[in-house]
Amino acid sequence: MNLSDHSKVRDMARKAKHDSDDTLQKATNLFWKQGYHATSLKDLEQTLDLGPGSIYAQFGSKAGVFEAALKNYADSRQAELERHIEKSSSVLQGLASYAASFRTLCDRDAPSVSCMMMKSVTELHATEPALQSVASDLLDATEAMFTAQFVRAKKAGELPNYADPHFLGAWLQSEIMGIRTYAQKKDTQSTVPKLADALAQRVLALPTTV
Amino acid sequence: MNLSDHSKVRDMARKAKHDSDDTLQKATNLFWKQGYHATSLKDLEQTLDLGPGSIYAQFGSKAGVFEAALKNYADSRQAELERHIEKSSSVLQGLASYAASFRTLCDRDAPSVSCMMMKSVTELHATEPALQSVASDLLDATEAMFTAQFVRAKKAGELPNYADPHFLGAWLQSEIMGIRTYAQKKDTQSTVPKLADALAQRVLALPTTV
DNA sequence: GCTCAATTTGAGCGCTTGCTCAAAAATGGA
DNA sequence: TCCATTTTTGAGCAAGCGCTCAAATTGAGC
Repeated sequence: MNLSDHSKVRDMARKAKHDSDDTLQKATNLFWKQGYHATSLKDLEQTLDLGPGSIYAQFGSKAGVFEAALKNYADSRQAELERHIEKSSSVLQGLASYAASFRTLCDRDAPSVSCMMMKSVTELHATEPALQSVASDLLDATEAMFTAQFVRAKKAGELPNYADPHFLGAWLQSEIMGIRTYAQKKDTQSTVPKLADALAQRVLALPTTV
Repeated sequence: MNLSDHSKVRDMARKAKHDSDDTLQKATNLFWKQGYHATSLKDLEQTLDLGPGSIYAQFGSKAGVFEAALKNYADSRQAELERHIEKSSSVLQGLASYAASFRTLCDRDAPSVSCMMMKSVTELHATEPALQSVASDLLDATEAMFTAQFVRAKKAGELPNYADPHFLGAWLQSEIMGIRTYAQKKDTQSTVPKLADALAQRVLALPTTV
């Protein structure tokens, strides 16, 4: 059983021109940058270098591409958080390191300074409830990862007994959302690092201020 | 000189069918709810009860309607902040009262739980730079109001000398953005009030923690 | 080299988009 | 009453939308 075989394919008649991971990543970056409504199928065709037929064969609809892209995005974000946790000696230090990583938000050349899940949950609230729900669930999964870390911190004695991991998870997610939205304004390169540092400091100070 | 006369009109030949303040408010609510790209001119025609010709005579373009709506929205938000400041005995208490007002974010039946300026600055970043810039400037004006209040608080001795009003203004705006974005997720009615309370507490604690 | 299923292609469908403009309707002032 | 002026109307344009599907293209297995 190969890691990357397409198990349903019995006779490989023609291998896909485009690696499908690469296609999904391109779609993710485009939707992340432009949002759902501002991205047309023509945009997708050009970016993915694929005809409309191929796109519909793979994803079924524009909404289908978007949903796959959202999940792909959420996966990489969760992997990123795990990296910060793993390389840190204590739980709170891992979370603080993650918070501090938003110092560089304005310098990165990512498709958007904001988070794709955040953007989607806001953009699609009134017009695309099904997709909005997917984005909301993925954000909840991310919040659950924060919460799980605060539970670990409590068990490790890094936080007092009365600390509420669920509240802290929600709080941390809200703080990060705030910084990322603030960073969408013009000329925030000098302020955003200060906000990220302040957040990292507050995470480290939780043992005495929670 | 009447407060509400249209000074350029010499001979009033036919009075506008629709009060133009009401029209603008309807447009604001629609764009606030749905965003720029998801709102079509047909939507506007139906909501404003106006033909396309009337809309173009008043606003020039869809972008023109949106810009007017944004400015109208920013005006009411700033008036709201001023109300909280005026009715409070101290500056920090006014800001804390404003922060605490987001407790009820999920209960209100506003067009969106999020802020129209925030939504716009995020949605339009890649696709409509001119409108994004307008939204960014309006957010900066709001931040400047926060900063001005922190300056007042310093002068009134509510904050220590080393407090940085510019940072605090940015920080408060970022905090509010975080709560409002978090509130866009499903089922956050129980958490949002806690986040708003915690923010209000932190504002009141600034004298000793800044 | 042929077979044949998987994949790609792209013309084009019905519909919607943002927008225009000439004609109609409305009303204060003469 | 009728003029002058403004506002409303709405048919309709060119372009773009999401999407379909029959035909062409590809390449691994025989």
